[in-house]
Amino acid sequence: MTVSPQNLAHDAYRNLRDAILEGRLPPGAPLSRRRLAEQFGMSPVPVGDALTRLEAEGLVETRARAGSRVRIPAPSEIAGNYELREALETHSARLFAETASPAVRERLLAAAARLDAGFSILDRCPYDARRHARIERMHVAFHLLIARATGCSELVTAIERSRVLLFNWLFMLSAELAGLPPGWHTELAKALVSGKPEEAAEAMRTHVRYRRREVAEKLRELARRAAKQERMARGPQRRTGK
Amino acid sequence: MTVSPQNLAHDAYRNLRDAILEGRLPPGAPLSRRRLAEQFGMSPVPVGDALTRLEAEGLVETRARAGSRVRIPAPSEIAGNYELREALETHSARLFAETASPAVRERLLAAAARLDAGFSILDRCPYDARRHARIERMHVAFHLLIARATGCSELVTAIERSRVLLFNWLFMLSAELAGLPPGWHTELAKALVSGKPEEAAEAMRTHVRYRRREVAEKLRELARRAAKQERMARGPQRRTGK
DNA sequence: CCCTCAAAACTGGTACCGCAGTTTTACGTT
DNA sequence: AACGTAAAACTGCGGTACCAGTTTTGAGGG
Repeated sequence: MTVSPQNLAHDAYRNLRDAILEGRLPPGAPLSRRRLAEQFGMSPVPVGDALTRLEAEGLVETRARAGSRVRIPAPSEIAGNYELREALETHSARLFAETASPAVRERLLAAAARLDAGFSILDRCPYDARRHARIERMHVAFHLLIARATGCSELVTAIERSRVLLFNWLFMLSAELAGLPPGWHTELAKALVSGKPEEAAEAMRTHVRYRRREVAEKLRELARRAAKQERMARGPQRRTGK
Repeated sequence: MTVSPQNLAHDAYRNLRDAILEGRLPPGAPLSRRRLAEQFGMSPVPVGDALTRLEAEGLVETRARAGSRVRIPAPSEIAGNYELREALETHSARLFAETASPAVRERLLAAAARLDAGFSILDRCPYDARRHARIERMHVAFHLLIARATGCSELVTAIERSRVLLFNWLFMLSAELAGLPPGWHTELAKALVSGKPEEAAEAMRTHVRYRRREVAEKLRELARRAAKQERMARGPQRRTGK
């Protein structure tokens, strides 16, 4: 689809969003309207519009007359977002178990198998950002396949939004998160396809919480390291900047 | 709160949002940047910024160079939003039952009693928009009290947002919705306070679904009436088919 | 060498203006 | 009166300029 140039603000929005989600603009990265405008070949106005939108979505934060930047979340916010995900995805799983057609159930099993294969490859090879991003897209697609099968588009977008935030915020951790148990998604898919709604929801709850615990540990570790670096950097350094 | 005049765009945002939520700008109402700018005593720029934000939140829709208006949702969107509410509030209830302190549990029971008293008054008196709005605020406060007790602010804002949309969209129906069973919220509160997490979640599910069914019926009725009116108005019209 | 503080270099916020679409109006034809 | 159509009115979009803050810089005093 080369169809989409609705307007400049929309282009800027998409560009910035993609850049943030791909980690090219990590949390804390400065977002100067004028600089971005020059880079995109437009005036600062549509860039500002895009930033307003991204701010409403929680990806960007702006301090009046002191600059915008990619939002840096507190660890508690990440935990809260996992809580949100648990609420949304368990409900999604419940609806899936209640209403999904046989064809969709088949597709879910197939997608789970592919996804698990991808994760196992990820496990055996050294870290590669490109490959990692590709698998992560598969992962998102897997969960959205469940959500879409419920026929409730509001649920889909809510899950997507919550995932977007988590993925962006966890980009820094993604390289060092441990692998998943073999057959992790296949097991989930089986519960969704063949189980009762209650069982499907509980399987999804377990699924979401597994990663959550791991992420929480990593975040604590990261906070410790950051504190230590802060202490060390107090002494000698002067920031010369880009 | 007369405290927060951060900037003009923020003022415009608050003004418009309040006007929409109070029904002064009903779904479909035109929102001209220039007209609103004059009304607010500012230039069209901050108004546009406010509209961008409201659009991101789903309250406003904009057709390029053809005007913005308060968003008119399809019935399916309202149904989808109830699905979202079910996901969020059942989880909220579950967390409440797991973690709420005794003091908060007491407060919830008290709030439920007050709320039920309010609804019973609403039932016995003729419709009054002001009184109705006051009770509705109490209702929102009751549900947010549950959410806040979970300690997860992300859950609170998600519920708030979902409620905002529903309340706005259902404003047209609110006058003619039937009353609730006596002790409706007290019963829910009891389940949350004394029940197991599973029971709390199920009680909330029943609670959300009850109103949902009623609203769905009203919406079907409304759609029938709208279709009839449309047929009658078809005569002198032409089809340009954008 | 470190600290102080004012000036310079940036920042987002807003006004004003013109552009290119869309919608409404109004007029001329049948 | 009913239709088609052209013009007028109005719309959101975007560019440029300016303002009032914030942050960074850099020179001078200790």
